[in-house]
Amino acid sequence: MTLSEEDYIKTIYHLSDFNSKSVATNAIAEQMKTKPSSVTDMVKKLSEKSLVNYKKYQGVSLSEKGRLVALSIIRKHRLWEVFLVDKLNFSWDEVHVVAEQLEHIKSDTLIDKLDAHLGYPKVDPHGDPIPNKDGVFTKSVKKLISELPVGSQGVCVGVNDSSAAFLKFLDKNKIALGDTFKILEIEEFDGSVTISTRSGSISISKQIATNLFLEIVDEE
Amino acid sequence: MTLSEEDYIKTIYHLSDFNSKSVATNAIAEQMKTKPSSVTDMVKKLSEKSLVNYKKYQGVSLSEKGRLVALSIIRKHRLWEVFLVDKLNFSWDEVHVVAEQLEHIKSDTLIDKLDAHLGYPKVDPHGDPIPNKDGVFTKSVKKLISELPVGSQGVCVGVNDSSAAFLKFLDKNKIALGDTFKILEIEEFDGSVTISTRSGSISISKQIATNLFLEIVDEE
DNA sequence: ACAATTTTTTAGTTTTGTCTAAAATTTATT
DNA sequence: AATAAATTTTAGACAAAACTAAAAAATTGT
Repeated sequence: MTLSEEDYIKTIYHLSDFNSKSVATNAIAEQMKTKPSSVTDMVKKLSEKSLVNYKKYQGVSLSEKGRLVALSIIRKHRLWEVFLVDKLNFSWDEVHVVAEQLEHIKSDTLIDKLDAHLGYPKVDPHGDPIPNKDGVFTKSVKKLISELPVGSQGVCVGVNDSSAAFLKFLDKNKIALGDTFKILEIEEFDGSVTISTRSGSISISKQIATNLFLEIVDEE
Repeated sequence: MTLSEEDYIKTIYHLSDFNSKSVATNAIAEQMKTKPSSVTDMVKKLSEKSLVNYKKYQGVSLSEKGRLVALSIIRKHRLWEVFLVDKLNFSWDEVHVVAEQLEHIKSDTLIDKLDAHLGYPKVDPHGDPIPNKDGVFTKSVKKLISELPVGSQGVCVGVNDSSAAFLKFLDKNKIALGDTFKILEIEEFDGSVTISTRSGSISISKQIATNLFLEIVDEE
């Protein structure tokens, strides 16, 4: 597989909503910052290799073979992201560009050993699940803390309110994107939530809880 | 710089004996398993970018700019080799192919952080020196243990005698390629040498000492 | 239903890096 | 020094992956 082919497969996978839904030529072109005609050419090539199902004017979908290729690239991407953050102290938001290059390195042994070195992580620094060698992975959902039951655990991936005041509050309480939180207790009386962080547990008001998104990985 | 350009620069550097000596078109073609005509084409391109000095029929040499590019690729290659051996438990002889891919990843930050993570190593697992960010590096020489004075230190990189009996002896004494040894004492009487290894110090006969090569890095 | 618009494909080029075959230059031999 | 041999370059072509412009098919609006 060439680098370019891998990028197409990955894009088709993402646009098809992690599914085998049919994707439009134009959508691929826009996503990859290329022209629709280039997409048609490549899609024909991928179809020859039976990585995608393609009928003229009807869009493309990944074949099972293509889906497995996509998952193997995503596995590599996410493992490298964990490496960059956990081992090299990259910050949460710097890793994507570098991982986009590293994901194309071809060596099964390398990925196996990297996985072991990282302690077989289940999710990447953004909270997204890491597929295993066979392409099996747990789906994840993005939910507000206020929508979650006691015991849930996830990675903080976003805010609803991005006012300076709110961000200041997060900073003061050592809450940062990429941190993992667990919901310990929900107070019936005022809806405040106690969550555990790396630096101990804190209580946040209902208002805060309705402004913080966690990425939750379903249990297997 | 494209992947292919980087490979040419690296090959020219190696063929010019880590120097700026002029290299023949045919030699490059043979090394890169390509045709002389392809080499001529690429060399013209590198000359346009003033990475090499080139005059028709007179061979190529790296310019100062080209030499720095070569050293930066070698730096990356060797740092990744250290990573693969020290952190991922690759064996000494498996790392080259993977490092050939990793050396092309483009990110200065990545290499800085990798260097720090590895503890700023001076040599790779083969005993070859790692250039610093500015392309400065210590030259290394390959010598028999019997040729070295007390106090020398180096990485075991080869054997003279590859008989089964000799290899068995090495195995029994836990001497492996890639290990670092220091010469502690040389016995005047019989020329036997005491060396320190990871698992303690051992004494080896003169005969053994004339069959083991160490890669020695000059002191700065 | 049919014209207008949008989407997708085709046809013909371009660029990068390679190749083959032939020409030019250098090196070696006698 | 002249010719043979080896090396290197040129010229022309090709495959991959992109592009532009134009044609074809599908979708939308009335």
